[in-house]
Amino acid sequence: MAATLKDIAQRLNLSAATVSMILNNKSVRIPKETEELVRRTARELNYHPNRMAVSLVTKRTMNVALIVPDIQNTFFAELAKYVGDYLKTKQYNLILCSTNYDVQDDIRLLRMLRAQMVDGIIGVFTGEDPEYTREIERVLADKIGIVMMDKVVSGVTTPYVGTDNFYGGRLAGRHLVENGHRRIAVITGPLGSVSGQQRLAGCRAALEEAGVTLDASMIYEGDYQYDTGYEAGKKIAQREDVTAVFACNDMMAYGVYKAAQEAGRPIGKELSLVGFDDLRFSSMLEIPLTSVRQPVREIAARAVDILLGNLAGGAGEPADGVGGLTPPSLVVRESVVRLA
Amino acid sequence: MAATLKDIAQRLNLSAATVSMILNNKSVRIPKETEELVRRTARELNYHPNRMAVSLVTKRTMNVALIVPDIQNTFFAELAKYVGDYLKTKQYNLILCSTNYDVQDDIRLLRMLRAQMVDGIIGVFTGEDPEYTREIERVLADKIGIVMMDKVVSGVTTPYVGTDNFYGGRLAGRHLVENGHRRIAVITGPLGSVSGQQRLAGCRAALEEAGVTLDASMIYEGDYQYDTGYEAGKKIAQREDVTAVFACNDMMAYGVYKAAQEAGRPIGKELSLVGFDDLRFSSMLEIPLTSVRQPVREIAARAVDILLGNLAGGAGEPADGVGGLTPPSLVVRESVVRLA
DNA sequence: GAATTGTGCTAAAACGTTTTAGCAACGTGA
DNA sequence: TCACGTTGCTAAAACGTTTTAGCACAATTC
Repeated sequence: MAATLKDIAQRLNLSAATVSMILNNKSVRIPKETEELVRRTARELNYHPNRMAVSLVTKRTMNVALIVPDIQNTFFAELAKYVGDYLKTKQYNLILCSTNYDVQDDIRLLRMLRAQMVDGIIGVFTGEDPEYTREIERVLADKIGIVMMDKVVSGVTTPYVGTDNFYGGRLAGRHLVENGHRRIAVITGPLGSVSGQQRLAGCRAALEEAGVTLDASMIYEGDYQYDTGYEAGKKIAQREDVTAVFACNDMMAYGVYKAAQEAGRPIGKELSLVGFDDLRFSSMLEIPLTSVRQPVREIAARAVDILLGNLAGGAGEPADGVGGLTPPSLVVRESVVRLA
Repeated sequence: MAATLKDIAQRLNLSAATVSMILNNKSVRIPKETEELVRRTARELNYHPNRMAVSLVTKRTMNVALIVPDIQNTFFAELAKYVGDYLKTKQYNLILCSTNYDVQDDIRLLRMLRAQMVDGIIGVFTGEDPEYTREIERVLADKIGIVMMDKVVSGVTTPYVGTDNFYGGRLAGRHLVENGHRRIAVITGPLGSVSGQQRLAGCRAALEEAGVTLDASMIYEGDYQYDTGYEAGKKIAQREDVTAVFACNDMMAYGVYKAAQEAGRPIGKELSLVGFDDLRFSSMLEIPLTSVRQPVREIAARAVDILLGNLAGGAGEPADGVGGLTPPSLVVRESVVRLA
């Protein structure tokens, strides 16, 4: 049904080659008249090049995949949006894949994406797993670029972009300290997650700068999802000594709100809380959440630039290890109470 | 770099045809030994068929595009997730496109997707525009299936799936009435939106069944976003006579929470509130929101089934006009107070 | 021993492009 | 008139598959 190059060529008694070159603005000696004619006919026939055929010969699909653990988490949704928008300006398409925080899913995806349907992959990978390394290396061997985002998988050297988590944690910690808090609990990301550890470390550093030590009993391991925030929140709310909580992401912070309220120590009144991500919802809460805002837009653009840059660079050796960390900022709202 | 059919064939002194047939389980007479050999070699060489080449000859890309107005709205994120998951079980990939509620973007997308890179499109289109009709018809002419979701664009006959909005509105209205409410305000979607009008109509019907009339002063027009909910909420909270609010989506309901609280008439204590969508976040609120739950998962599956069914059916004539409305359900939480 | 059937494969075309090498016709300068 | 350059195009290969038609040989039947 759809018109092909040949259709145009035939109609004008030209060869497909000529038409192709004209339509692709290749610099060849073609008189204006012919060119006009070809363009007009293409428009008339509603011609669109067949992407499959083009890709087959050019070896580029103009597709980029984004792998995120949970598209329902608005942080990743936002990320996806920016990545997609930015990609579009570069004529690339986004193939979005959500994995439900399942490492096996990541690997399965990697495997299937390798089947030459994307030029590059931007991955927010879920965990640490030896299989990652193998699979990622296979993908790289097939000349498909990878940029890791937000989280690092150790053991592979691919460019990485993300937030400066340590700095963000420090921001959170400092804010609490500055408001007079000394007994501060932290709900971390999963133990294996580098980002969570860094946020924790940053917070710890801030406390130490103020002469406060963060002892082990104050640290609760979460998994970045609501439920673990709620559970940790319940335990924390029972500890009379604790006055503030740093949740390593907003989703868990929401759980803390609920737990705190149920325990009769509401956030912003009795207990203080700082989150991380600054999700859209955080400002909508009855007591809006003070949170560390990730520069999502910048990170997205950066990831794309690096990925596409590598692709263009062709050579394929990844821009050595690190794409760079972007510093987050603190958005102060009403969830932290100032102690006398 | 990547191994091709020919590589396998050469290595085993077979023809590409043979290898292809074996790997695709075509029923041909091939002895077990050869088959085993081929499969083993394929695994060893880490063979993956080149999707572009396959698509070029089969005319199927195994990609489906989903167009949504705003991926940051968790309703659409959820939709995307389910569509993607379900598609994956059918070996299809999801290409996600978000348009920022921009009709021109929809049209641009339609145009670009037509370049044979997807087998079908599931679209939550933003508006009404004569250009839609033309563009959609062109897409259909190229044998690319379309299923419209959640919103209808009049004038084209493509299958449609969505929630039974009238029924949902009725559910909300009835719930309020059953809890003794008589003075009920409604915050609608944008005036032009069919879905919003239907939710309102359903609610009105429920009230009338109970002998309550919904007069014009009780109706506030919103746009499905937080801010208009908040604004309407502020006005409503000042009207002493009103005891309950039906917000036509959860996003706006969140605004009402805030407004109500600021006005000293908190939801679930003084004022009652019912939302629509049942976003993930609604159950996380301090006073969890009673909301009409859209059967997102079912809608997603349905859309995919219809799309793929049409594709398989080949003939291409769309399953006449309507794919069907799925009834929503009411999720009762704590935002509605029972009047004496 | 010829005819028939079955087995295990292959050749070749097709899909719709891009790209490289080069050809025919014409014009120009000497 | 010949050599040479320029102009406007084309032929053909290549990309990696799928698919159709059918071939060569072996085994079986009569």
